Amino acid sequence: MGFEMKSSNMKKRLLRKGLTEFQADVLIKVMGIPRGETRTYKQVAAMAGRPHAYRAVGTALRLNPFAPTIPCHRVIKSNGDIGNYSAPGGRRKKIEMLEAEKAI
DNA sequence: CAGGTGACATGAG
DNA sequence: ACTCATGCCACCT
Repeated sequence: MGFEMKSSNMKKRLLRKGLTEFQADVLIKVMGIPRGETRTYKQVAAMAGRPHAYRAVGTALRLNPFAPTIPCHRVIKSNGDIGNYSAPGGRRKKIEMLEAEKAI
């Protein structure tokens, strides 16, 4: 609840950046993934209220203007693979951060 | 409105 | 365990 107000502001910032409602919602949900934990693209889709839009979640994360502050690196594939990462450093950096957080 | 794209999921072989 | 094809969804052109 402490970050309810924060995420509300963040959503506005994201919308101002030109993201759609869906894309902003996805990133807001991702903000709530604790350090040391991961979620799958599918789980994030469900959290955003679109259980079947897991593919579009990847498209949304790709637009994350605040990586790694919004920890999109904590979103991985359902089969355990790391998945991709478009922020600077690429997939390699994603793996490093997850290991540093002991999420893997 | 049609066609294309992508940080996915899942089943078949 | 691995590759390939197909399905799916939001978005863009």
